[in-house]
Amino acid sequence: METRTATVDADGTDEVTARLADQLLRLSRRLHRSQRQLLEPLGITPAQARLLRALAHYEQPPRMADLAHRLDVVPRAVTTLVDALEALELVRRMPDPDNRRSIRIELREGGRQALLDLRKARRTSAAELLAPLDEDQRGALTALLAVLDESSAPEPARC
Amino acid sequence: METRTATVDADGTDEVTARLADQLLRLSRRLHRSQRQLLEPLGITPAQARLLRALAHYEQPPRMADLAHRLDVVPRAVTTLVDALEALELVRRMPDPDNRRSIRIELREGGRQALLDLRKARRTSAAELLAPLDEDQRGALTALLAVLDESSAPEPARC
DNA sequence: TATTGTTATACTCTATAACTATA
DNA sequence: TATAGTTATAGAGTATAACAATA
Repeated sequence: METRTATVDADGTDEVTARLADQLLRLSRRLHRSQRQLLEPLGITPAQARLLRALAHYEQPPRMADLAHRLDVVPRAVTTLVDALEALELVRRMPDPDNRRSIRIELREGGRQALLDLRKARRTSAAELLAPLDEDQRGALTALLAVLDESSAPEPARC
Repeated sequence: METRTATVDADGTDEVTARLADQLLRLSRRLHRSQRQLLEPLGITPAQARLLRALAHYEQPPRMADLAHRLDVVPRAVTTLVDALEALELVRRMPDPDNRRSIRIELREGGRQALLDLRKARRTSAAELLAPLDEDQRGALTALLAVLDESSAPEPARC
């Protein structure tokens, strides 16, 4: 039993954080794989699905830079994703009337439909992963992760 | 064998799980990036670091298949990682005396040293990510994630 | 000069499938 | 035939850097 009162300066407690890192990465790998498999029949990848979901959160069609910021990736990464989604006719690039440098990304009808299928697949994979937790535990986990998320949240993200 | 007690069938609770999925993926992305940056000066990638850490948990040098199982990837993925680590002289492929089909992966002296640096970098990135949580919260999070981990744990993982 | 998005390029991680060599 | 690891190949995801167009 380590009788430590310090938090992050001693090795003992650091082990907790290191372990957390491992756990998070392992879980995310499983989640990612599960999602990929469930999304495959829909013809879209997890990252594309993520962009699609992000898109649904905006009142106004966002710019590429908005999406990059929100998805926490570099703008270049968004280009590829939008390319794919546009080819699938799920989204559309629209010129920004106010700023000709900008492009607004619009959700098309097919995109909305895809989102419905998506959510179903998403729930399936998440539910599968989280099956071992009861409702209270899920709530607790969400709350804890929310703290971490908020600490880096680019925007409040109205749902 | 569907003996569920009304946890995953209603939409309301599903939203929680879906959100959890998002949170996990976002966190893992941040963690991954942070690790990559911290590991860069050491010349190894996150996946290589992970293999190295896994290696340290074995009493006997494990086989490729053992590592694949433990890391939860296909054997082919391990090949590439071991290739890189071997080139860095951090690990060594050794013939298995009992089974000539098998290869044992041995941690070399440089590997042990790298592990020390690794752990330091790891703690830094994890501590950074988890800074918003106090000690109790970290404990709670670890416990929750442990439940999820165990539900899929390939081996008990003697530390 | 700063911003917005893109082209060009490269690398990590991981997967499937087919092959080799054992067993 | 089944197992252990590999070669071969592919694709998702993301990054940096250089560039064009616009502000």
